[in-house]
Amino acid sequence: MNYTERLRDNNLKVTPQRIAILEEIEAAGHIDVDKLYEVLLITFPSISLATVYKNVNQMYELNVLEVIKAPNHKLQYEIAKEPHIHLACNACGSVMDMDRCVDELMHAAESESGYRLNHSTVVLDGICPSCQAKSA
Amino acid sequence: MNYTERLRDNNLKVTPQRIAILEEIEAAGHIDVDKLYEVLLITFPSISLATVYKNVNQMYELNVLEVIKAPNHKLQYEIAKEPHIHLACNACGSVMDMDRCVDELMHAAESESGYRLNHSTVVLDGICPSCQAKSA
DNA sequence: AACTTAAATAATAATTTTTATTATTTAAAT
DNA sequence: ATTTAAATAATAAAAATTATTATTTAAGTT
Repeated sequence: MNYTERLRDNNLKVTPQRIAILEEIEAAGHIDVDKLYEVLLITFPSISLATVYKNVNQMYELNVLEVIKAPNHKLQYEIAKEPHIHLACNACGSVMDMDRCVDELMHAAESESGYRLNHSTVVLDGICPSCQAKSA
Repeated sequence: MNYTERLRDNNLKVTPQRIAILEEIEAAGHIDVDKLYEVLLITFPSISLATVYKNVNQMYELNVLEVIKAPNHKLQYEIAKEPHIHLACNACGSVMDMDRCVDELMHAAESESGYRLNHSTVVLDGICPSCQAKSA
């Protein structure tokens, strides 16, 4: 994944802050704004929270980032990739990806509804295997 | 839909405010907290915004309400019913339900991941038929 | 390599959204 | 009717988000 290129493609200037934002989101997999701000502060002690919000929203609008709302969680951001499914654990709060195609679903929905769809958000939630083990 | 019963089943006292909250959400289909507060003010000029938040969150925890996060929209609440799919229009902001089963998807996800799933949030977004017509 | 310019950042401040606190009121059981 | 636990209204407080503006910087141009 080349962040520089990705930013250029979207007519965003390549700044160290933006590179770091993308790197941290990639490293975390899924992360919310304040946690992202926290880790960015380590390398950029003077970074502003407003900068984080502004960039995250901007990249979201440009489809560089995706947002997921899981029950009882804050909004989580991730690097945009192929449409896929999110599994969220209501016990530990973790979110994992499942690389399963949702195209059939979208196509079926399009033909039934007349909508022209271009985007999907699928979050399935319950208890993850490791939390199941703990409570057993 | 009997709201009195639904509240009793969840050990919530049946208050006029709660009935009204459920009625307004049902009437709207999907609504966010501040819009809900606005309409409630008409019949309850002294209702508190905190009351609306408290009840909505409470009912959400008890699975009486569902919440949906569509791109570029605030959190939308609806009366909980069978798991189904939400279609959101990015032009006019409307949200509609599609009564299509997501059980197969959940079962497939369960067996592939080991999660024990009990809940789904599916939002597909794009342009609705009437907005397509407008821009044509 | 210096120059220019539009855009990004930091530092606030302001706004909006959400939650907590407490006195008063009310649903519902006795 | 009386009692009691819970709900509400009215704040206040906290948390999350957005706006404003002076300063800095990326990146194109000479």
